[in-house]
Amino acid sequence: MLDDRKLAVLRAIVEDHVSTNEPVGSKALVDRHNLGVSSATIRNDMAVLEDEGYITQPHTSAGRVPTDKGYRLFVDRLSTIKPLSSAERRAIETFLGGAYDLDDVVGRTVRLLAQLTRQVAVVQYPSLSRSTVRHVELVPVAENRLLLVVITNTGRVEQRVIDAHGVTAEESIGRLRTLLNTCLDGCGLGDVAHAVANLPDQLPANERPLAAGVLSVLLETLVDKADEKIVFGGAANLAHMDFSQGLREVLEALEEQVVLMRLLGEAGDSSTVTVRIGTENPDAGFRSTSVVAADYGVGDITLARLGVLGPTRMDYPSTMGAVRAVARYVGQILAGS
Amino acid sequence: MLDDRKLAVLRAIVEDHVSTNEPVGSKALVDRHNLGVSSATIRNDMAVLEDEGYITQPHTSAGRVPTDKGYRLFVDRLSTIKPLSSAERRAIETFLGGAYDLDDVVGRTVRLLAQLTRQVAVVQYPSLSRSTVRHVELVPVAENRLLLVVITNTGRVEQRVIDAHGVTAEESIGRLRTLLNTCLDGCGLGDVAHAVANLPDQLPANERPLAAGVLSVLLETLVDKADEKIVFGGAANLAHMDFSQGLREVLEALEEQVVLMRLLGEAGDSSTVTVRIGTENPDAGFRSTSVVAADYGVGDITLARLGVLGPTRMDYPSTMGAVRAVARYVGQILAGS
DNA sequence: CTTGGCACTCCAAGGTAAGGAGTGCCAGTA
DNA sequence: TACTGGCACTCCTTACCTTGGAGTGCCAAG
Repeated sequence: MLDDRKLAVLRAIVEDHVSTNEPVGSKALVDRHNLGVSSATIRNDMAVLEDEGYITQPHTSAGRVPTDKGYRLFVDRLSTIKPLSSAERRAIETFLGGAYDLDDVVGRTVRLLAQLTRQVAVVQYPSLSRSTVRHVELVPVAENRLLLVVITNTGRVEQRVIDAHGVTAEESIGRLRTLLNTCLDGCGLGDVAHAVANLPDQLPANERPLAAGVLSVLLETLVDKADEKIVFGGAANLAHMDFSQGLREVLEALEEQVVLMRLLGEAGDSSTVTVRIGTENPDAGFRSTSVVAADYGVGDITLARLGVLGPTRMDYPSTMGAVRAVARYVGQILAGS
Repeated sequence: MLDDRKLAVLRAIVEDHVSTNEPVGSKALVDRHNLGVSSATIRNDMAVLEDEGYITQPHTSAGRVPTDKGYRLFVDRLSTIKPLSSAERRAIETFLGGAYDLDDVVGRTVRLLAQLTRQVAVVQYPSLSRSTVRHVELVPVAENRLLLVVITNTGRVEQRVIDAHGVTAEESIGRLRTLLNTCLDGCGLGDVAHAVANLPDQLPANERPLAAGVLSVLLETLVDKADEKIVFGGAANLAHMDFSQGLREVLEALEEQVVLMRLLGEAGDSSTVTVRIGTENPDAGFRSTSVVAADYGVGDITLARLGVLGPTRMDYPSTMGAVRAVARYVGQILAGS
């Protein structure tokens, strides 16, 4: 159906439209790319491409613009991921290398991705469900209140205030703390419920209400927040994307954790870069944006995802390169700390 | 210079302009407010107000718009803070009441303020320099790495990865942990440097490098991050404010912690609501925005600030009411946890 | 000091015209 | 069969002009 030249034409249309942000016509096309044929021939090809749904014209007698289907074909078959320049690689390395805790790593990653791609960056915190418990701490913070702190192997720290159920003796708290740590050390967070199942039995009766309270909060925290933590940055870049409608809607959606999660998509089917184009996105409101995302992790273990949100009209090869590179470096950084 | 009627005219102009977002003319003024005089008289008053610099006209033969100076006079002398409705109060209470840790309190506060005022909300985390140490934890997280966690009385948790300097014996780490906690428990964060000054002397010589390393990171963390943590929300509300120029600039600035800090201003001269109008702001780029801010804290102790950013053309009485109310409730919530 | 009247200014909105980029189609050619 | 040049046509974009209306400043009179 589509011979090589037609594919070349589609590629040229995508590239030109991305760089000029205007519908591209047959004449401009032959001028800028040496296709070896005349504009009339190109016009015929374009008519076919339009029939097949890869391009469209905003109005009669205007140039053509790629459709979502056209971008999809471009990404799948007509382009390759563009590696970053070595200067960019060095920049990433030094910038991320300076981080000193998980919040800092994530914060820097967001800014880095946003700056590198000039788009909106989204980074998910390492998923709790794939982490293991490193340490549990129980600290009295006020009359009748305890602070429960869970530290994971990825450096993530979860905290929560708990009612002390009247048990305030340092000794009791210490006992519970020790018990928690023996039960949970190195335990996968998905297995916590199982690991602590009969923990209260090992305590004196009067301390069991406290233990039960702590455990219920613990489980609740791990379930509630399992994948919830996610941040974005580079919203300023939304301004220079010309959103025909609803910059407001996009900004609103970005502030909803749930929407962000859905946007990044499920942690990867494969270890490569994922692209979701326009209407392929689950949420209405993102119908005119694309998401380029990738998993990151240490070694074989996938920890979470990160990605970039931009207009469908984006430079996919470069964006995919940046996302892939940053995902790799983040993994390295996390492995090293 | 300005008699009562001229002040009433200024007040009317501000109110009308805020609600209509258009220059207000003498005729519209006498129609909507019963000032008891004719439009010609109002015109004379307006001419005087313009000479004095309280109002201005976008172009000859258009209505008048308040200047920064005009808004300033309005805020200082022509309006009173408008209390929230009891429904709004209840909403705040239930919404903030559901929070379970400090991150959650701050997050909810930001969303609440943004929604209540339909503007951009900014909330600073409780200042470290005014907090006291509740607990220090030292946990091995990897070969040769320690995680230092500091928990303050306001529920804030700071964490940082540290090089273990070759000392990995659980016993040594335990000793250092205990020592840190005895030295620092209840200690104001400003006094930490003093409190730990001769701590290494109480340890065996071979553990002193570790102690020194931990202490330097500890001090660095407390100094670096002392007042740094600050978040904003409700950026979507920027969309419906008509920014003549530079929505991009504003968004960029909002993502810079330092700028946000400067924007909120110094923690309060007085315990009331502060208003910074247009050019009164230190940063260029915020020349057409106003900031309404207030301190919050528990009891007499000011912990930090929160506030709202919007166009100079804003409903000051309501905004000030919302900011004041939220600041008070946040204080109460923090006191209770 | 206030008021009605009046001439003037200038923006905003709507309509028209010119220019131009791009298309589809067709007949001719290799 | 595939490609090409030519041509008429479409329709957006931009600029320009016109008109209507809101608002002002000034003045003379109450």
